Amino acid sequence: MKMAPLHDRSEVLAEAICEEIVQGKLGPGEKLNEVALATRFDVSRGPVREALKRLAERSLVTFAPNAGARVVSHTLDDIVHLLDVREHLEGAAARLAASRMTADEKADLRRLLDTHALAVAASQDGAYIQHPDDLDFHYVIIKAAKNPILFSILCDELYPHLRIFRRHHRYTAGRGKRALEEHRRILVAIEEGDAELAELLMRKHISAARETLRELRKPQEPQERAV
Amino acid sequence: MKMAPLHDRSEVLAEAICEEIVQGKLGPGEKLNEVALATRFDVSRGPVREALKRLAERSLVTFAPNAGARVVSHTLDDIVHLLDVREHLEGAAARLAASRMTADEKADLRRLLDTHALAVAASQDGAYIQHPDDLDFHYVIIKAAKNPILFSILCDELYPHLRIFRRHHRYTAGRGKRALEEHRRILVAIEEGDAELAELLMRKHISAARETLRELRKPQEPQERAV
DNA sequence: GGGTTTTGGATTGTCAACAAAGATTCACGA
DNA sequence: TCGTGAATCTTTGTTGACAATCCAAAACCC
Repeated sequence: MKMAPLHDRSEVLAEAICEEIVQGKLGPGEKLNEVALATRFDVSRGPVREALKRLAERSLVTFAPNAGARVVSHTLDDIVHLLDVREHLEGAAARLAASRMTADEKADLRRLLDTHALAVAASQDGAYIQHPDDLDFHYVIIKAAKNPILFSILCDELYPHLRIFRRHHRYTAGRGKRALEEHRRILVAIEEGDAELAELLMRKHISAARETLRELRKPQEPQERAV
Repeated sequence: MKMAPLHDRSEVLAEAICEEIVQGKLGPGEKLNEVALATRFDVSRGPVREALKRLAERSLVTFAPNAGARVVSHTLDDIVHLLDVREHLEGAAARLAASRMTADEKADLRRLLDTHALAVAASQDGAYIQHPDDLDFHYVIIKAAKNPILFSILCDELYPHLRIFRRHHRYTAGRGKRALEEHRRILVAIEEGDAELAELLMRKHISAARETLRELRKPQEPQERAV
């Protein structure tokens, strides 16, 4: 397939713009002016357009005819759909990781989780989810699955949307310690090489996150998220 | 997210080129000359480049620095990885479809399967897989899952690769009648609204296809697929 | 004659300019 | 005062042209 490390200019640009979107420098629905981006990155409009088309293919920006590109804006339903997909894909990752991780990789993952435990203990409100470290745990497992397609879909396509949403709708029903405990159990299953159980636990883990999010849909009305 | 029906020129171009790749008019590894494509589609190089960048984002073409774009070329391992992902995603689709399909949709699916049964009976060698109708069954289920992200990943991203591979490595270990029977069982599970079973059967169905493919990896050497 | 260098052609990556469509502003009138 | 419409201004979509790079064939040397 391909794995060329960012030799293409439009690819670098796309990555940079994506990063700004994820970090919130470019808010949901915000207009993406081509000349502005071009001058800011010190290139012409050509490469910028190519980068924006790339991002459009990842659904990170949307094009309106003769109105250019805007940053994507998510509804709660979008994210519920996304978590439905993520549940199954990360289940796949956990399953594969359980049967493919080396002893060293397992040790690394355990150490990572230990540092997370300290971090959670340190923070009084037990905030864990939405911390970059939360995604780290999942990231390591996905990488350990050693499936480039799976990695690409989860980390390159889905995660940016999740991070955008987290940033702009500080969700996370404070289920910090709970999440950590679930991670712990997943780790054990992986360490024991129990692929079936690892998948099951991972799915329940993400499913739980989705359901807490889904709860938010009932009380508050359709979403007041504007353009 | 977005669902604008192909108003963008580069999107139309990308779709057209994708179609030619899937249909084999553009073979794996083939060079994609920008001016040639531009003159052929009667546009300038700009939109063509944008379309190619889009396709690169879908891994349908690969860019080499200063050497332009080539049609993707798959190894057998690539497709095994892809089927690993597909197993889980179509499992998700079957699960969701089982709980979301309407009575009408179920009736349509049953009718579709009946026509497939006739087609398989008609062909002496029982060829079914690799027939476009095979994907139709899956396509209907995926659409019935009513999850746009799931649909996009499966139908827009993954299926083209599968179809390319099928065309150029006429695989399919002639498991036609078997596949049809598996489809039948999935249908029943969906009709009964048994989401759990539907997912399980779908996963086994795709898993079986993957394993027959994996068998091919042992006897013949690394793959003689040239550039 | 075989291998190497060089030269020419072709192709990519990038840019600046043009036309069309959209958005904005300002004047005008009810 | 508020809505309406025309004119300007901005931005997009597209095109053609330029420099740099790569590929191939011819010329050259040993």
